[in-house]
Amino acid sequence: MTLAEENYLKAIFHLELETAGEISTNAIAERMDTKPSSVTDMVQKLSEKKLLIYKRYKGVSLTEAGRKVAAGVIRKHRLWEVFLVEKLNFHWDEVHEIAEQLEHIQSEELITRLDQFLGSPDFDPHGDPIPDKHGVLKRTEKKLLSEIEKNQQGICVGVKESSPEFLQYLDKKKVSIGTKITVLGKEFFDGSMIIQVFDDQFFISKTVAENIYVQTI
Amino acid sequence: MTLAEENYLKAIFHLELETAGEISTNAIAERMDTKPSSVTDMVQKLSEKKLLIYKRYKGVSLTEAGRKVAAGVIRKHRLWEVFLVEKLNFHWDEVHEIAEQLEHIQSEELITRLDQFLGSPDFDPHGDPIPDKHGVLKRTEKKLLSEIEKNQQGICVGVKESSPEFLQYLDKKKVSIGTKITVLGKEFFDGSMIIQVFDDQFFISKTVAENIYVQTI
DNA sequence: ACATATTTTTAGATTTGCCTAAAAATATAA
DNA sequence: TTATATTTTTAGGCAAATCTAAAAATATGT
Ligand SMILES: [Mn+2]
Ligand SMILES: [Mn+2]
Ligand SMILES: [Mn+2]
Ligand SMILES: [Mn+2]
Repeated sequence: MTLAEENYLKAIFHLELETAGEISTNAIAERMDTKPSSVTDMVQKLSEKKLLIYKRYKGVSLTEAGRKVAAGVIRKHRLWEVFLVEKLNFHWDEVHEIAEQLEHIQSEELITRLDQFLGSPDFDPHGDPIPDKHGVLKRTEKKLLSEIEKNQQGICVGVKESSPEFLQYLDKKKVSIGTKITVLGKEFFDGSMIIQVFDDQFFISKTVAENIYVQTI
Repeated sequence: MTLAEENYLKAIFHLELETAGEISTNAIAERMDTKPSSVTDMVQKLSEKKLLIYKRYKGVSLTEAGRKVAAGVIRKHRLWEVFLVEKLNFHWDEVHEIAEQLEHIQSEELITRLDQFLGSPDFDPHGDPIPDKHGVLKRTEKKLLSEIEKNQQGICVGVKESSPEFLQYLDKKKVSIGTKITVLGKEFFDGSMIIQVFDDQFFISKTVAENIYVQTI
């Protein structure tokens, strides 16, 4: 597997989780910040390697083999993110770029030992689940903060968007994984909310509420 | 810096330590397991980037900039080897291939923190010195076991060759970094030796003796 | 010194992954 | 349903890093 191939499989894997049905060339190109013609080239190659099913003009879907490769890369990415945060004291908004590189290091044994060293974590620093060694990704019950009603409470268990900018915003508001959030008010008109975090009460936009995952309590 | 460029600079750096004078195209090709014509292409590119001095038919020598890049890559390689052995419990004969990949991860901050996490080690698991953050490599006093005379003693401080095969041979003989070695006999004819390691006395060839570094005591 | 051997460079291809521009297929809308 | 817009593919090229084969420069031995 080359670096480029791994990145394509990973992107398609993520798109399949977010999207119903076949994944279009354009969607992949947008996600990967490249041109549709480049995507066509690559999916033809991956199709020959039996990592995905491709029908001209009809989009692609991963085969079991392709899904496994993708899950393996995501497993590595997330384990390295845990390492960077837990062991090297990086902040959660600093690790993604470095993990993008580390996820391509090839060594079964390395990942086995890294996983052990980290205590076989189930989630990465952004609350995303870590696939097991067979590529199985267990889904947990969680909803978006925007779906929570007034006077209900939730524990933050993850973020949908994990750009440094958004994560730094959450820091400023003292929201991190495990933080209790109480919805004090919800504006019907624009979906904005007043929430309480520890002793602070403040306003958040619908956009923010749609990017925080919670478990209701 | 691309991966290929970094590997060329690293190879030339090592060749300069081992060789007097200019480094030939052929020497680089042999070290890198590639063809001389490929080397010519690459050194022309690196020359344009001012990372080395190249004169047609005359060989190359690193500039200060090139030396710094090379030392940086070697620093990363050796720090990662320490990590793999000290933290992930890899054996010293298993880490080189993985470090060959990890040495190309780009992040100043990562190396700063990794170094800290490891307690700023001075040597890697094979006894090789780790360049500091400015690319300075301090040389320590050491000689080859083959240079030691009969009845003298030395502490193993490193290995010249560090292939898995050789390291596994040393393991079998219970020789590792820090091990005391006593030369009980030395054959003038072929340079072979009888040495004592802990309570064992055994024969070693000149080849073996020429690949173990010791400090006399 | 001169022929021969060796080293090094050049010329021309190849592979991977990407691009732009144009053509072909598909979707949408009057 | 036919024209228009959008999506997707094809055609042709480019840059990086490699290769083989041939030419050029340098080294060596008698
Ligand atoms: Mn990430
Ligand atoms: Mn993550
Ligand atoms: Mn090594
Ligand atoms: Mn080493």
